[in-house]
Amino acid sequence: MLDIKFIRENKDLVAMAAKKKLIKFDVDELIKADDKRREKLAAVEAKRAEQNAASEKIAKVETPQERLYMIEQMKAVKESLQKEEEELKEIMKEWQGLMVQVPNIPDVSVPEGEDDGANQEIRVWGEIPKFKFQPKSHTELMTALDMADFSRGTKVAGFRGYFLKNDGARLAFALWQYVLDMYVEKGFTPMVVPSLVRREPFMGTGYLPQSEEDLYKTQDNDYLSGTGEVATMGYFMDETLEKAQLPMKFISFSPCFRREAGSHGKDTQGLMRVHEFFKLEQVVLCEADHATSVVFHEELTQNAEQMLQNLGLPYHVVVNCGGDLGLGQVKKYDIETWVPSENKYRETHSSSYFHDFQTRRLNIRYRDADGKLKFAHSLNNTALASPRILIPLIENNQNEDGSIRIPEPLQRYMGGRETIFR
RNA sequence: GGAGACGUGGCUGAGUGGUCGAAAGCGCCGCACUCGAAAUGCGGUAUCUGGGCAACCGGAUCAGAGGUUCGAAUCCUCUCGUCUCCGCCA
Repeated sequence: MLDIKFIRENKDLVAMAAKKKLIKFDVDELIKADDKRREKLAAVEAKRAEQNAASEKIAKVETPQERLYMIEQMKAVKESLQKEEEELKEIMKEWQGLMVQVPNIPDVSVPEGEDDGANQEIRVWGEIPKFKFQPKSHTELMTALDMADFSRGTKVAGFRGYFLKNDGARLAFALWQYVLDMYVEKGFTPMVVPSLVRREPFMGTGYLPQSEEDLYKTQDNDYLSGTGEVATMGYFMDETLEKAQLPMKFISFSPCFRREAGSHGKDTQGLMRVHEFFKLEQVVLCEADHATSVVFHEELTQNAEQMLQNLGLPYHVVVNCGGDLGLGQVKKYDIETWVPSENKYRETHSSSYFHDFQTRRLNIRYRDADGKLKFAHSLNNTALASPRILIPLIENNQNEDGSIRIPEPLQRYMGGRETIFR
């Protein structure tokens, strides 16, 4: 959400933002609704002032006759006030409905473009492995080594279901442990956060109302979160922080659930796109300053890159184009890791910053040095999404005989072994 | 799942229909006293919002949403949350 004052003063900027993000949004409609809101609010407040003044008088009046007379008079005022309040309520509803659709302004450095095809590569790391044999897919490799079971996965859990077994399961735990350790060392606060989350944090983070169809909903009207970001941001909802507490960095672990409603035909095999997975997510709250946000954005991206480098996985970083940005994102980098069986990079991390878009919706403020309350800035990036990360990890480290080299940092979590083989 | 109690400012806690944005205490800030500190005394200490250069004036907020009333922290309904007892349970 943006400040309505800001929107009024920068309506061209907001219109451009919507255009760049390919989001259908009519600023003029909002301004009109806001004009109506302001006018009605002023009228209602004037009436309330009248009523308050009269009530005060009634309380002081001595004679019962006078009292009854004044009460009789106020009944008329009350009636017209109620009518106006009713109208105001309607106007507010329309206004709020529009306000939650206002896109955040993308950074000038965000390239124009419709979809991920227009994302621009900004960095490449690592050598793409040249196999002297036809590299196998992670599905083949893992099935052959009994690290995963996809047919029983679908038998039990339905479409996109999977089991991790044996070294597949161990490798997942090794990665969680390794990555958690790495972030704790960097000063991140580790958390295990809820996935079953109420509506408000989803509204606050910007997943609702826009992406309702991508979320699982329970019979109690809670939702299953697709990322630990939702609960982690919700943690400080409606709270006022001290400036000295900032920045705060969290590494949040949670199961993640995604309906993948809009991607039925895509990645139907294997671990690429599953309904249920686990994620360690980096979340940062920092002071309300663009330059600070930018510094942390680079830092969060760097953290993820460092992990990939330590594991020896080739990747590149792309800056996402306007059309590939979410409603609240100012700028986003995707890190895509090399997947040999597809002969291309696939997204494993997504790093973005929001300025105060989320914190305004969530009402997360802090007291600045001058005593003023400000909405904090928020950022997040994947630290590790598992099992998706197993795809590049396994495929890039495969040997001709179908065995898998275990990257050095993970070996201590895998019983000191260097290789997974039959 | 059943029965009951409760939700007030940074904290403790008073307030059961009108002068209550809210007593008192604690905390915090300023001033006085002091060489300094403690103690003491005096004063100040919520947020959002509309108008105004400002002083200031108006509106809203006592978990949240509705309702009754000329008037609600106070009465009624629902929701959320906390606590106690019983039941169930990894």
